[in-house]
Amino acid sequence: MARTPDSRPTLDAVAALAGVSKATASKVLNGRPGSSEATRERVERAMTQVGYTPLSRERPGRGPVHVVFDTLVNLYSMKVLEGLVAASRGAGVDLVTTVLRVPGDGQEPLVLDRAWVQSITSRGHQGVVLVTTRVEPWLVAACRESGLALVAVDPPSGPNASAASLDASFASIGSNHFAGGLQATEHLIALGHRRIGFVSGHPAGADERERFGGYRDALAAAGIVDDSELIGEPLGAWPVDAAPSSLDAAELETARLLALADPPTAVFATNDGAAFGAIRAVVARGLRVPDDVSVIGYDDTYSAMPMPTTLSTIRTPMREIGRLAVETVLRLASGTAPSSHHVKLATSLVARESTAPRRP
Amino acid sequence: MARTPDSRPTLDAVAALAGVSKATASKVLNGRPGSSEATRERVERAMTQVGYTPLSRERPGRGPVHVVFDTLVNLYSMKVLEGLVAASRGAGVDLVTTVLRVPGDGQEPLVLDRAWVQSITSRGHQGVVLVTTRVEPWLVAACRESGLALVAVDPPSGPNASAASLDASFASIGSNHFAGGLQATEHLIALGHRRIGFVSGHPAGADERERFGGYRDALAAAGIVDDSELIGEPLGAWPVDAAPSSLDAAELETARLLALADPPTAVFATNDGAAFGAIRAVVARGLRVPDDVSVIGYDDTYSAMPMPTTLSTIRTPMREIGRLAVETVLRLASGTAPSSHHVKLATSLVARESTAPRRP
DNA sequence: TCCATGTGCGAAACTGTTTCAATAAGTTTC
DNA sequence: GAAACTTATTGAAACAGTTTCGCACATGGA
Repeated sequence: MARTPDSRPTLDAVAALAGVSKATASKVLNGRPGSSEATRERVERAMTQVGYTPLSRERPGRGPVHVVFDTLVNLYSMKVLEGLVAASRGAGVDLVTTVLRVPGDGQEPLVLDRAWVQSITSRGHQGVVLVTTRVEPWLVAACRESGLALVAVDPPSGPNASAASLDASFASIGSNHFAGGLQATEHLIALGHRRIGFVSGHPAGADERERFGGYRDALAAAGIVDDSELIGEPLGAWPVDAAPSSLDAAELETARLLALADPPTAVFATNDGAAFGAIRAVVARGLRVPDDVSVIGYDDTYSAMPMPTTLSTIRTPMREIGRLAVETVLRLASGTAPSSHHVKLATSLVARESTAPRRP
Repeated sequence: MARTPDSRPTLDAVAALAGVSKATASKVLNGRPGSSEATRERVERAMTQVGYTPLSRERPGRGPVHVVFDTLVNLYSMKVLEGLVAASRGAGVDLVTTVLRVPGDGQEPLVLDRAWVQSITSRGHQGVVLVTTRVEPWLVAACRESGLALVAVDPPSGPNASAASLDASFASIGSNHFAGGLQATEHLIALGHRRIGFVSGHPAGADERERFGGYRDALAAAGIVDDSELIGEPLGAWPVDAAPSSLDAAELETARLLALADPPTAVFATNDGAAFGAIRAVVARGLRVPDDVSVIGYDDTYSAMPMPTTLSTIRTPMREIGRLAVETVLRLASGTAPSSHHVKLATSLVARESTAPRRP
């Protein structure tokens, strides 16, 4: 009865339900010290029960967007961040940036638990963008309950992805890895290559598998029988703790391919780091890129980087992904449904110096 | 008299002075519509007269820290950002990220004018960190007037730097470029090199000049007469619009040095991009790094990058700089003076594969 | 002159935060 | 074992600032 049915639930209503005072409820809401664990829990339960949303988010368009990166230090993150910044400035909202874990930092990593959702909700943030971070179903649920919009950018796709995808307050944005694999391979085929190696570097996740699918599809479409000899070691081959870096693994894989009786004239590496490993292996064998062996990478992670032979690669539209992420999260937060809850943007081929026509 | 002398001025006091109600004052404060121009002016005058500061910033440690990057897409920015993120998480404040200008973006760039200061002040942000962005004296003044803490990270040092440095609400954090230049050169000298080239890449700013100072000092200390032949082209040599990239310029400069009758056995490049250019020039001449020519860079901008020969370089403690920036801005905002208003952190030598003892 | 229309403004209601005194619960002292 | 003393928890009330809503007044037709 402290809550009139026509208006939204207030802190008073929450306090009444929890059997505490408004003051205590406020303290719990903001994580201020000075309340017992039991009380805190009671208040929190009451909050979710009446569906309390802090005033700050009730006023539309005000709160910031919160972005969480898995790691910052790579070109992918930076470019996505650029897109996020551009779009949030355009929309007139602040962009609050976090990273799960700063390498070499004493602090314990950020854990995305219910308390975290609670804390950013209470600070009035409109929504969350998770970049290359696994999205657990319970997190999706927690965000829905708290009325927090959630957008995942290029999440490592796990088996539970489909469970989460049903949620109306959740959306994901990524790129089409299958199409990317297809583009890369078709590019090599168009250059006249027929023996095309596939090198994955060791952490072959779902994305890599999709790219591999594109590779096989392109070969099949061109009428090239795929030769399992040309496919790098499966990732299981290395004991977990002794696993070499993606680059080193790719170097070893490529070295093996080059030692074949009928070696490949081109190599598709599923990421740019692996591509560097492949190039190393080629050079180590006394061959040249792209004269003897063409190498194509994936991600365009190092375009800003000065290097001897610039790398042909598949570019994912990182800035556009960032931009779209903010737009989507704002749309989710404001209640208007986004055009789609699961977007996969198209990749594009960037042909540079590391690929060339097969020598006759 | 609505204002008791012991407590801070409230909206009520402002309203009383302006001869309006609290409600009207609130509307003016937040730029809500529904007041005449005359009233708005009266209230604004009253606000500055009583020195009103919005409550949001009065509560210490609450509001976010606002960071403005010149550009995001380089390792320097990312590492600084990591430090900023880590420190602000440690302090429990949000970090709002912006970039002056996203390349290839339709939007007009962000301009740091008075209106901007006003807008972030009214949003309750505690302070601003400017990364590699020129700090104009009037901006320092505007921030002081608005009670906004301002910290500049590695500002392009201009002639007006000293004017701003007097301000109590301003601090700057950078690294010691002179010492860095010294370290780099001493490292080469310690490896037995005596003919040491200096290559700047074209945009030689004040920082580069300091590094150059360190170079000369190290040579002098070792009793090596510095040979002006070994110093790359001055930056003025290129017409502005046709200027090559730092990398290309460094490549050309280095090529000239190598063509000398008595060529250098080592090259100090003032940034890592230039170092790559230098390496290119060495390779193009059929020589090898580090066997024939040692190359040292500056900034450790590309450490994450896989490459054939890893680059020896001078590392600026970017993460620490970021961390310190947040700590300083919070300290300024809370009123406690930072230990120093102008900090220069020490650089460190990272010896990797691109430098080696001079061949006998 | 009289009524519609609209604008500016403030009283009061509201929301959420902070202060501070009362109370409860545990600890130490004698 | 009781009294004195901490320490933690809590809510009543004071507070800051925002929003609602209706009043007052000007303006402009009829």
